[in-house]
Amino acid sequence: MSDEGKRLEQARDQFVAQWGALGTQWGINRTMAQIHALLMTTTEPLGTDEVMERLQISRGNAHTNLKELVAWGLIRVVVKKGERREFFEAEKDVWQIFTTVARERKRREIDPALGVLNQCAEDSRDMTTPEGKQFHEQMRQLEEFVGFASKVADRVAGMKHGFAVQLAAKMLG
Amino acid sequence: MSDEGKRLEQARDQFVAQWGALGTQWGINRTMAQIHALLMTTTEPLGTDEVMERLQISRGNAHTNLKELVAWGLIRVVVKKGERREFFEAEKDVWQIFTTVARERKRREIDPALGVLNQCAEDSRDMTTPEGKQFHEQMRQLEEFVGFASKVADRVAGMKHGFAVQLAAKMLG
DNA sequence: AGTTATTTTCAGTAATTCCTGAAACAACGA
DNA sequence: TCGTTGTTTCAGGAATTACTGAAAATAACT
Repeated sequence: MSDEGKRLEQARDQFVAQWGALGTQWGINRTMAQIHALLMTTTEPLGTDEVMERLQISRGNAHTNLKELVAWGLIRVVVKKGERREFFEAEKDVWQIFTTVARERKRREIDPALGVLNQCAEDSRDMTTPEGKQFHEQMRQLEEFVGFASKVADRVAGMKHGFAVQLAAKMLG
Repeated sequence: MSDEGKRLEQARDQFVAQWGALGTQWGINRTMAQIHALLMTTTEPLGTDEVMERLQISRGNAHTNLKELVAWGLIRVVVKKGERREFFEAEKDVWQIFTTVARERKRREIDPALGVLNQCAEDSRDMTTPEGKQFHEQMRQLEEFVGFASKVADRVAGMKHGFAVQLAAKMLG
C-alpha cells in the first residue's frame, strides 16, 4: 500500500477510536459510535463482515449496532446489484446528521421529561399550603421551560441548513 | 400530618423517582438526579442525613453526589448559624439551571469533540488521493459545524433570561 | 490535651450495560 | 427438495459503573 494509504488508514483509525470514546460521553455506546465514524469516513458502502473485520468485533455486536444506526437514521441500507448481502453507508451531510441526532435526543430526553412535569404539575395544581404552592410553581416553571425547549428543538431540526446558518450568524454577530 | 401534606409528599416522591429515571437517559446517574429533584422541590436546605433518610441511600453515595452537584453548580452549600454540619439548597431558577447544564454539557461533550476533529483535520490536511481528500473534507466540515455549535452554546449560556425569550419568540413566531 | 460531631475516602460488592459466539431462522438457487 | 449464504436472536460472560458500609481524616468544642 502507498505511503499516503497508510497514513489515511492511521488517521481513520484515530478518528474511529476517539469518536468511539466520545460516544460514551454522549450516552451512546462505543461500538455504535465507532461504526458511525467508520462509515462516515468511507466512500464505499461496507458489509457486516467488513465492519467486523475493521473494528475487530463480533457478528452479533456489528449487527445490533448497524441496525440501531439505521433506526436512528444515521446510516442507510444499500443493496448492490448482483450482491445478496446488505451494505451500509452513512449520511455524510453534517447538517443532516445534526438534525437527525437532535430529533432523536429530543424524543429520548425532552419528551419524557415533559410528560413527567405535566403529570406533577397537574397533581399539585390545587394545593393550598405554602410548601404545596411552591412545589406546584416549580413544576409549572420547569414544564413551561421544557415545553419551550421542545418547540425550539422542533423548529431547529426542521430548518434548512441555509436558514439555520443565517439565524445563527445573527445570534453570533 | 394533614391530608395535603401527604399528597405533597407523594407528589414529590413521584417527581424524585421519575426525575431519577430520566437522569439515566441524560447520562447522569440516578442518585444525582434524585437528589437534585429533592432539593429543587424543598424550600428548607437539607443536610446529608436528611437526604440519606429521604432517598434511602448510604452516606457515601449521598456525599459523593451532593459534592458532584455542587461541582456542577446546581446546588449550594449553606451554613446555618448554630449548626455545625453542612446543608444544601438547590438553584431554583429554571433559566439558571439551564445555563449551568448547558455550560457543563458543552464542556464535556462539545469541547472534546472539537479537539478530536481539529487533530484529525490537521493530520489529513495534505492528503492527495481522492479518498484522502474526502476524509479531510469530512473532518473539516464536522470541525466547522461543531466549532459553530460551540460558539452558539457559549452565546446562549451567557444570555440573560429575557433576551433568550425574545430571541426564541422570534424563532418560533 | 481529649472528646465528639461531621466529612471524606475507598475496598469490596451489587447492578447495569455491553459483547460474544453459536444456534435458529430466512432467502435463494440448484 | 436440500444445501448455501446471509440475517437475527439470545443465553451467558466480560466490562463498566454505581453503591454500601466502615474506617480514616478533619474540624469544633471542653
